[in-house]
Amino acid sequence: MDDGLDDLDGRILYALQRDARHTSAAEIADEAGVAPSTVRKRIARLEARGVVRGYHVDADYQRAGYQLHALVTCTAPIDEREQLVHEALDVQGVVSVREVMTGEDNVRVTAVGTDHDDLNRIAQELSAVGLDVTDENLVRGEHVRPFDSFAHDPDQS
Amino acid sequence: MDDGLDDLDGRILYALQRDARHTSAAEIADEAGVAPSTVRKRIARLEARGVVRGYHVDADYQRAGYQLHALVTCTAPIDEREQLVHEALDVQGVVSVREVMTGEDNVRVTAVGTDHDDLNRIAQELSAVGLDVTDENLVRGEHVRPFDSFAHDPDQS
DNA sequence: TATGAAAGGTTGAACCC
DNA sequence: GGGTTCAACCTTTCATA
Repeated sequence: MDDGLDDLDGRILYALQRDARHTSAAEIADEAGVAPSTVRKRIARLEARGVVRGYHVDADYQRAGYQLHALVTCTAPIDEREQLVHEALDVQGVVSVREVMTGEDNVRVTAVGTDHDDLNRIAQELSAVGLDVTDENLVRGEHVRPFDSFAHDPDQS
Repeated sequence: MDDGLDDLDGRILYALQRDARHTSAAEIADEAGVAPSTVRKRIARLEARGVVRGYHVDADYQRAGYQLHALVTCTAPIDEREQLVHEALDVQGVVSVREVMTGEDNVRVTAVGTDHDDLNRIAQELSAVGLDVTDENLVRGEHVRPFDSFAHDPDQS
């Protein structure tokens, strides 16, 4: 499984990061000056290599009725961490889990809930799983940016 | 702009969270027992309301050659925060910025870089913007989960 | 690995209930 | 709100260099 992404791969990733649903292979191909089928094959390869793990909608949970977006900071013993992380993903309301390499707080959970009780439930379930919940913070706003280091110069072919 | 998502909206969001690129409106419509155009209209409405902010590829930065994925913890004065957050988004390598409501560390930045020097650059640029960088941690792995509280029961119409 | 062509599926828009 | 139709577009598959 050789890696090493070239310019075309970069352009594809950049385009898909901006809009993964409404960007067709043909559009990317036009900008890059290659055939649409070439772009499709590259996308398939990126998926097969695991560079592309999936495509997700970026939903505003606040507007979706889930008013509370929280960051839960946890600590897990290193030897159990991998297991605990997977169990944490099954807790209702959890949307992402990150394993942090350095520091005490080595697991960071993002979750959304309908109200404060719901967040309490999530924290309790994480504790029940075996994670030591050390802190919990509400998120006011989240801003995502398409990672554009892939694109060498978006406005030129 | 009235909110309140019904069952169909929930199904749509759930489907798009699982795979925003390869899930057609017709597929969702089949499962929900409505016409494809109804689903398309709902999607358009969710986008117009701002519930759906966009669709992004979930890329494994490690495999993409950006070996270092970091969480940068920052502090910003409340009255400047909004402005600083937007400037932080323009720093090369930054992929997301969260505004945290509670606690000292009220801005959490996620960034990816090619090497340690690159991460140092990012931290320096965030400082230059005016953010007080209080901590920086490397991420070993990130796991995202489709938020399934929308789906009442995926295997039944 | 990139390209081209035919078949089948998907989308968006206009129109009706 | 939801549904139908249709032209334009996209993707899939296969064959080709």
